Amino acid sequence: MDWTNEAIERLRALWAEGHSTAEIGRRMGISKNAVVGKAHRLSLPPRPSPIRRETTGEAAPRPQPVRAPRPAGMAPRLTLPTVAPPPAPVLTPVAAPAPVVRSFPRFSAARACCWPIGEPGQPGFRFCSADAIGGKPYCPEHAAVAYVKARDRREDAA
DNA sequence: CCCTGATTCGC
DNA sequence: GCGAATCAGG
Repeated sequence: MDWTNEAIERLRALWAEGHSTAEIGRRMGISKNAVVGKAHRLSLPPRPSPIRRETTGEAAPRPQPVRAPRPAGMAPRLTLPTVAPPPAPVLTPVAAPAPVVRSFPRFSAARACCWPIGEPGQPGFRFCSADAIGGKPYCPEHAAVAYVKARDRREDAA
């Protein structure tokens, strides 16, 4: 590859536009290695790399998969698909203790609404237990509030 | 197996 | 300086 000023500029432009190295390579008719190599040499702003490579073949001291304590206020897991967390503090984002499903009677009421009522751990806490519908874990009323679009709860991370 | 980007190293 | 080979994660 003849790295003329034009070529370099083009590389810079495409790189800045956020194309993948392979894509840039395709557009310029060179390999992605050439692209990434040159980009690296030019000290172009690195993309978020999918990996973390060992700097040298030297000691990779990572035998301890230490679980860094997540900053307070940061949601831990919330892998719920489109389900909005119920109002009850059962799904408190910070601690995320045993989810609602636990401690719910698995027999006798296979389709009872498991919407939490009251404060977990406090006397009187119970689940709705009305008839759940459509394979959902909630009764119609609670399903209505549980399965909300869940589009909010974003952009607060920044 | 496809993708990604990063680093290495012979040229 | 160059970039294929290789690595390493998704």
